Amino acid sequence: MVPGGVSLKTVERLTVYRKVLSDLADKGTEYVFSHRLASLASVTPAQLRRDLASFGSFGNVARGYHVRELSETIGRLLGTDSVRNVILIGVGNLGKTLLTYRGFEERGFRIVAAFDRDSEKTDRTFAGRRIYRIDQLESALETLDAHIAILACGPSDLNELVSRLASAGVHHFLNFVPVLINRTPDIFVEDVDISAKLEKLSFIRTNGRAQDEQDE
Amino acid sequence: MVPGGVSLKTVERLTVYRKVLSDLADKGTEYVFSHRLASLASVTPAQLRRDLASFGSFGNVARGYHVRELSETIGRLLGTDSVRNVILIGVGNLGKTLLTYRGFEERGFRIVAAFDRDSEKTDRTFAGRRIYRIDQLESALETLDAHIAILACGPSDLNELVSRLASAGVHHFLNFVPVLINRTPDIFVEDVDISAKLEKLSFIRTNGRAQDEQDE
DNA sequence: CCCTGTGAACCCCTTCACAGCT
DNA sequence: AGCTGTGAAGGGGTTCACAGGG
Repeated sequence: MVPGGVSLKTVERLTVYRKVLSDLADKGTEYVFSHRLASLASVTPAQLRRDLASFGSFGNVARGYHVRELSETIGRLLGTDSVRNVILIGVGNLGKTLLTYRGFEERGFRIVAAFDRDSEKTDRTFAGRRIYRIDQLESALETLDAHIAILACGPSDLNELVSRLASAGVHHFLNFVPVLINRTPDIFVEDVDISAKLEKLSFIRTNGRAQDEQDE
Repeated sequence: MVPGGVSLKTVERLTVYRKVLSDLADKGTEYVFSHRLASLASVTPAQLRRDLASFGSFGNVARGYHVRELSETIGRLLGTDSVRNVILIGVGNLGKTLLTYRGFEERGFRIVAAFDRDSEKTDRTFAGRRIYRIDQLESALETLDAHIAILACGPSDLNELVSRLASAGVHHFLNFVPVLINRTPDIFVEDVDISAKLEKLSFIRTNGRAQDEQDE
């Protein structure tokens, strides 16, 4: 739960609704009913209505929900109505892939700088972004206005690095490194564990078919 | 829920326990109590015991859990005690990164082949794996014994492709493409939506600090 | 009529707390 | 004493079903 009284599960679904809505807007749809929106987002109509209602009343009984308006409202709730600056730690294969990924911009995120330990890679630019040495972290952050970091580096001393980032004002992490980060009250980590997801699929396959939910 | 009566949440945590256990085994630890194991996995001791107990009784009252034995048991449950073959769809930046990622092998997965639409990329090998043309899908799959696909291709006609894969015996998907796949009873999709996770972090940052859980 | 928003029921998952054992 | 495994309680999230309204 977040102070506003909204569960994180609702927030996760909000991101799905927003994507579906922006697709609908691209197709020129103006209004949509909860049935259709829910079906596109793979949830039940009741759940969709409840999720939205936890933020206020956006629906119109006669026409349903106004696509563009609702999309913008959700954008405001998620804080992606203006662009959010993000930094990248680690410019290996994965880091480079993330730097060239165009999907971030259209969802409101911009990688503004990257950092690496390896001095072979630093002090130059890649895909238009400056790559700093890791020891320039604090000084570079002063001018960057970035508060989310993507961790795509090696596993060694990761927790130490996270503490350093937290001290420098970065408290939110998208973590690709297969290391469990020590949870403290002032840091927020979203893990991306691809192998774990494969293991989950493998379990489902091994233990017969599950007819039901596919959460996330 | 899966037929065995085990919730998918439990399965997700199982993958964490297995990783922690294998790290402990590498350090030579022989036995571990639920307290320590739970702390390393960021769950409560009660939850850990309940999760394990839903598969049987593995603990020893005097010494706790036998690290190597439990790790192997979980591996069997997840179906990763023997290597699982996986295919990759799409050999762009992301696809290439995945092909060179060493983390899969040590968790029991092997990408055995890749497919791409672009004939510039096909009919050669990359990182030791053959890249097939997408229209060779059915014939190649006959000899591959692969039942999980990683989707890292472009978004166009993705649902059609998924149906084709399902017909060819691949029903489990790890999806990196920002497109919602139509859920049918015989396919199982795990989405990796990086932007969605960033949006979630952005929400947490925007709406004050949440002291509590960090699920996944 | 068929929509939205919502109290209330329901259900699943987590946590508590203790019996049984070493 | 301190551990595991588990019945029972508790809490959160989802679904039901309907009031209210165009």
